[in-house]
Amino acid sequence: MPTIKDVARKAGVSVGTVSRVLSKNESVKQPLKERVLAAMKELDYKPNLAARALRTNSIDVIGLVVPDITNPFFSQLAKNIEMEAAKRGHSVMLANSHDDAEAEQTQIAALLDRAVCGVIVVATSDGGQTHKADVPIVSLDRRFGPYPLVATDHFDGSAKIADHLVGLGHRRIAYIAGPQSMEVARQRREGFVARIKALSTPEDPITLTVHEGHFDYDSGEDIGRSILKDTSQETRPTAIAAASDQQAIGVLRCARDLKIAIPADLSVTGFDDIALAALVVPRLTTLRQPIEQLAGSAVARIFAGEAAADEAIAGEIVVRESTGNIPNS
Amino acid sequence: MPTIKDVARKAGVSVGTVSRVLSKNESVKQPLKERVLAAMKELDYKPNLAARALRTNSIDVIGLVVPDITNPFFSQLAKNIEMEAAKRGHSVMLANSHDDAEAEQTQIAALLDRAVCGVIVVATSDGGQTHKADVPIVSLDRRFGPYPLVATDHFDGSAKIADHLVGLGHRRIAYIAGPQSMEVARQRREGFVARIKALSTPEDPITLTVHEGHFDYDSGEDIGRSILKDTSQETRPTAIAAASDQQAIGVLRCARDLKIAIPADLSVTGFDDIALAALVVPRLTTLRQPIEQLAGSAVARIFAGEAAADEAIAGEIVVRESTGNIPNS
DNA sequence: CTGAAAGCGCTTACAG
DNA sequence: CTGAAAGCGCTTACAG
Repeated sequence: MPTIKDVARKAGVSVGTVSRVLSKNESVKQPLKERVLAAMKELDYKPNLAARALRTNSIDVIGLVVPDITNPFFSQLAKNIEMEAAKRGHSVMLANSHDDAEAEQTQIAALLDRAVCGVIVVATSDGGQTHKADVPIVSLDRRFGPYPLVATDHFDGSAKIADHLVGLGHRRIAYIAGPQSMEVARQRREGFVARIKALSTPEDPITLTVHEGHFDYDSGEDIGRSILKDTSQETRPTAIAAASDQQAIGVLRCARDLKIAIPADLSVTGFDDIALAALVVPRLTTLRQPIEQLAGSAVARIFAGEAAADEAIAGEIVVRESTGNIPNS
Repeated sequence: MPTIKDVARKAGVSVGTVSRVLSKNESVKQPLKERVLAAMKELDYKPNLAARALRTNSIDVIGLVVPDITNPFFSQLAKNIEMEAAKRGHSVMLANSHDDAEAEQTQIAALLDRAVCGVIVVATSDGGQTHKADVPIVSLDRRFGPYPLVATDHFDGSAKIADHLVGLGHRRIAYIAGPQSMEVARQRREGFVARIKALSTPEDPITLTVHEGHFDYDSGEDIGRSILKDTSQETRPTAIAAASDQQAIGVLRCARDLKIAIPADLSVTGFDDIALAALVVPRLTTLRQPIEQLAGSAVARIFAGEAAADEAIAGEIVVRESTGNIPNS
């Protein structure tokens, strides 16, 4: 492997000059610059990144720690972060915390040891220690320690779902919430409840029941079943809004078991817009999280280098087949 | 950040000695060693990895390039590779090739530039250039260039599926293959066809039709529809084996549309055992790829440091609800 | 077994 | 605008 010295010799300049054309910003005069560039090309020179890292104490690598890369939402995030990073010539180092706060600490520390230029963490849970790092750390999707959070505007997203359902004529609605120990679950619920309250009037009241569960399929199926065991069309909810697509898909399953037609007899909504949402039968109406923007903003913050305020990015409702007008009764 | 020098001073030894206890292998006498260890702990010393990398020209990082981390199979692989690497104190640098051979080249080169200690590549397609690297490169799942391949034994896996179906009494079987330009698709088809041929006898003949498609949902749905448009129970296949779970799930969809009961009227099998396979209704019988072993073997090869032969790891059939005895007729 | 010293390949004040 | 030189924090022959 040729070094900067070889290039300098071949171009007949000093290594300092070569280094300066490498970093572009310095003003090396045109003729010299060209000689250097030519020498680099001829030698097929590639800078030794480790040497550069030693000097500058930072490498063109962004650290990313997610609870589980196998979760489709996180892998989407990872993909977009990797693309954003690549655009700027950076790589990403990936770590899984396996939903374990301790492992999360270890992983972040390991990343920091490697002198990454910043780390993006999707926290295992709300909380998280402070790290003594002189590079930016940003929380994505789920708040981590004292670091600024980039996330979907869950409150607003849920409100959009509420608008959609009420607009369709639904007046008896059930909401399946996520675990209220999680900030995101609380925000989604609060956004939904608040909008329903605002829309409900004495002349045209809306009945809302809230059921807390986990974010997964089974939880949706179980809670859905308990909601739908009321077989009276007169009193049973005409719409179920779930705090996650997985829950909503669980509801779809149990509705099928119960021979309840969707959306004819019941409207169902999710939240996230995972890939499966568009594949399931019927296709799920949901709120799409703005993954590209989330990734873009998180990466931008790493490059901005300085802490900034939290950012809530609005999602978009995508209306598919699982919602429809209130059943005639 | 304290450096090795600070530790040396505090322990009253030379930096060489500190370095030697750091690398463990050298024989530093017990009393000295303890003083050094104590000094390191007291100072909360952490080695500067960039400096080490500069000297040794390699870092404790494995490069991984996948076509698309969003693909559940690849994300499973990534997760397991990351875990294996972590066990040995290594991190992984992740890159997506976006199914583009050129991007793949670029990504591998970038990883190599970063002096990773090896790279694992899940190729975009068969083919792939040779890289001039002095670290191990191994192909995983899909063959990349001249590098040794670690993959599921697709041939054997398909044969297991064939055994299962024939054992259930099926004698009219359709096979949906993947694109025959891909080695894995060919192996799966060949394994299936060969076993069926071996099992078919003049007294008890098996009819097999093969249909080539892509590996995705839509392809499965389309081909399934064309197979099942023959509505005669007498001549229509009683089982469809697909070369991927996605195809099989597509078949499930179209069977539902066509009001064909599974497994009462038709058995369906997939290949891969993606998470969705266990979620779909009815749950899919499929061949589970040995992801942990694949990841483990790939990582082990990086550490072994030397090229080795290809390795085919046997998968395991997982029987669920989508297969059953041949319909009585 | 331990120390002194060279050197990995860069970047960056400091001169000129 | 360019060069000479110091130094980033390690590792590793080389002596002793």
